[in-house]
Amino acid sequence: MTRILVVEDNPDLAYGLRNNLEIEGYQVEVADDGTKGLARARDGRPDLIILDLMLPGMDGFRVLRALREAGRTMPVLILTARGEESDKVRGLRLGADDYVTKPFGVLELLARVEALLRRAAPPLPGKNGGPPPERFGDIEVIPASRTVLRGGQPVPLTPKEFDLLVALLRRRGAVVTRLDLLREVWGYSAEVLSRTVDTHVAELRRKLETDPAAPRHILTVRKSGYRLER
Amino acid sequence: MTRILVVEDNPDLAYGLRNNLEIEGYQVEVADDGTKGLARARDGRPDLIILDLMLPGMDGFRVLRALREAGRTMPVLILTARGEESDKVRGLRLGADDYVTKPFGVLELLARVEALLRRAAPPLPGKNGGPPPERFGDIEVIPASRTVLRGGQPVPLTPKEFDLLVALLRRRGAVVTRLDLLREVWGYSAEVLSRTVDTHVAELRRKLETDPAAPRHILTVRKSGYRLER
DNA sequence: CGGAGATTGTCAGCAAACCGTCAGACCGTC
DNA sequence: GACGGTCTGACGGTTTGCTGACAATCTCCG
Repeated sequence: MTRILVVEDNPDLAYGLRNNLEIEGYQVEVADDGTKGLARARDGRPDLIILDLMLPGMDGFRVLRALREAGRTMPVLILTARGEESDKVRGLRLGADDYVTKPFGVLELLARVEALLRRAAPPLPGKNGGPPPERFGDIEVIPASRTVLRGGQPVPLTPKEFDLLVALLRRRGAVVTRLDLLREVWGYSAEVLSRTVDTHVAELRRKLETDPAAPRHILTVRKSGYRLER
Repeated sequence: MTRILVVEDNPDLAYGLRNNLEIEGYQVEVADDGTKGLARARDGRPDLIILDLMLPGMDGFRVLRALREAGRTMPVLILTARGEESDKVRGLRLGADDYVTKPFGVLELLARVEALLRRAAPPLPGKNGGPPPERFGDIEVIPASRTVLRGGQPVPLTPKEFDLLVALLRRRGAVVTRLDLLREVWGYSAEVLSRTVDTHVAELRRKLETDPAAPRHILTVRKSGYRLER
């Protein structure tokens, strides 16, 4: 079981991360300040750490430095509101492995987590190329190359469209609310409202459905959200 | 299985080296100070040693000298922050086989490791010419000689361009982020930012694509990175 | 059955993000 | 000092995303 430590003081964000990571099959622990985070990272030796920079008490930079000085080498993904270049360089120099700025989509974060773990994992028997392609109808979705094939032919999707499709695909068969989609694709603390999600769903249908007016895969669930069926 | 000993006290760097070497199929051991490094080199008899000069306790020069005095002849690749000529000469005099200064690209290091091992390996009858040439479109990439042919004609690439091409080639079909490319080609603690990667990609396209404005092999994946297709 | 209100679909225009390109600076080498 | 290689910042074109208004559709209830 892969263990991930989330060092994040914002309870909503921590909660959301925990949920999504657990859905992906990771074992998650949360620390809500820098000191606790450092202690758990040192003693618990998680496989990966998601580290907020802005923390009460001991900030993320100091946690990271102390961790590296303690000889811990697990990958660290830095999370921050500030997207400033200097911070980025500083973080990466201190030995962070990746850097994500808020607002970020859960899917993006999950993809990065997976990439880091894959790189850190010892080359076990049988090579692993990340998540396998998913299929529904005559559609094939290949996450590694961010490609979608329809009847074998590539379909050009914009980044948002692709992320949205993956978000629906992750919970294929279940209803995904607009709020969920906003969180996963658009990111926490994102303030997009109005018809944004619907517009992108419409675009997906136009590109993927045989008859966009009578969709067979990307279905509307009135008063709730959307649902993707095979 | 080829075994490599990494003597490096910086945990991040050691971690990165281990990963990349293991991905290449080497068996890697790490020692984090000079004394341990010497012991393991003497007793473990690895096939190759990557040796940092700046080490706690016993520095790299002394490790190297002690090792050679003990009659060990495996290739040693010296790794250091300082690129000073005097150090270089001194290291090579002491019996180092190659010398790499930080920051360095992973690909460069891997190439040097491979070169050293090939040179050190007895010319056995078995097939072995390093990695085989890779092809896509009418392009042929021959890592052994760092040569690229287009329609049978050699294409002059600069070192960075070649490394970039190889980095893309290593994950052909998958999206490679700019950050990944920076890490692999430009090296750890890389401070290159802004449009650097893009510029080199553009140059590659100009040299390899039939229509650089509408590339067929080196594709842009918006918001993500680049992808190489056959 | 029909209509009002709620909900979702559609569209086009605007603003921002993103990438390609370029010229120039820098640096080491010949 | 010329030269090739590399990096950077600025600029501009293009794509993408967001929004709000309006149309279409559905649900519920009279």
